[in-house]
Amino acid sequence: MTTQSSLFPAPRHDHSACIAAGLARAEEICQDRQERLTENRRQVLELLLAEHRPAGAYDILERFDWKGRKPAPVQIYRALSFLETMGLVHRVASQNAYVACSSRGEGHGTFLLVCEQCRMVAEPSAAGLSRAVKELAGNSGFEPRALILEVIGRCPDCVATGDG
Amino acid sequence: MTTQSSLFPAPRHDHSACIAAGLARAEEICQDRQERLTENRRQVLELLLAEHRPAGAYDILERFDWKGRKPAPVQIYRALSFLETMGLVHRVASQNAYVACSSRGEGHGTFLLVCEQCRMVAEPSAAGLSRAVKELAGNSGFEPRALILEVIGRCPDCVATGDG
DNA sequence: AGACTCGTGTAATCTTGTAACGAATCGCCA
DNA sequence: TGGCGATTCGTTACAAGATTACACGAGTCT
Repeated sequence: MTTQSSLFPAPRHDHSACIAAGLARAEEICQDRQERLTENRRQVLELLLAEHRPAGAYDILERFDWKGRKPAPVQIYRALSFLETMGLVHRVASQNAYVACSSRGEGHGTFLLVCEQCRMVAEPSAAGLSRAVKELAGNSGFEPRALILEVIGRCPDCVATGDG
Repeated sequence: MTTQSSLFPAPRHDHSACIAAGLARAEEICQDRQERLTENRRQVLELLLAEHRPAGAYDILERFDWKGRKPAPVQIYRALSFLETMGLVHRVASQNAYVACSSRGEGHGTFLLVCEQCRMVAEPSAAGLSRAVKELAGNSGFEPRALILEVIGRCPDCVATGDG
């Protein structure tokens, strides 16, 4: 096996740093666009940032701590769709789930590597790929607007660890 | 604009030919693999072949004519998952829907062009692309197994026709 | 204050997808 | 041709995912 870019976070890395960075980025983006990162939205994002795995809306709902009570599903969906618009989370179409965006760069399409075993998600920088795909589509007269690209498989750690 | 390959079926083409061809192909594949194309499975496939648009499981259920009665959802799902295994239909992850496979060639990944306007679906031959994507993923140590690639946009006909 | 916009809270409902289990059917072989 | 094992079917019930509708409230312009 040759050199591998570190797309996937190390099995034990400093999550709190990820979360802090993600939240900081969110603040920044919202400020830029004159949008409000309300408590609801912030908490949903935080819950997603806490893992690098996709979580279903109802998973988020479960974990949501709102002065002891749980909010209704619709509140989660509202926050999710806001965050998606801001580019802070991605919908994982193949799993009806959502994952916090880990890529800082702009222009990354939604190109996700989804581990079947541990469900970890990475986002390769795919600006070039996305362009190529859109061109390919465009050659047919198709007018591409959005790209959903998900690769299902096993992440390096799972491959190394075992044979589930 | 330059020459366009005819990925999308002409607005008015001979559907019955598509259906016949699709069913014939299904018979063939099932025979090869020693699988049974039962009445259930056959009818689900036929309903999907009747359009080049994705249909939800419950849409199929609605149209399903089973001696005057309607079967339960689970029957549709069973047929769909069988057909998917045989490579005869694809799941359109972004829409929780299913579409009959129109590509005769082997080795096409799931690379779908989905029109937002008329919902027509085409499958570009993407063997090369699929390889490239998998390599890109593989460089990170990720072990790719399946690829979900969907481009959302507008098909040539919708682009020409108008501005929905 | 009054009008406007955006976000919140709540309830109800709809859509999509599975689990479980026994009955029916098919292919095979003695 | 009768029996056996493996699929497939039919049914019920339920879990999971997502949306609609509507009234309230907090901010912000004028």
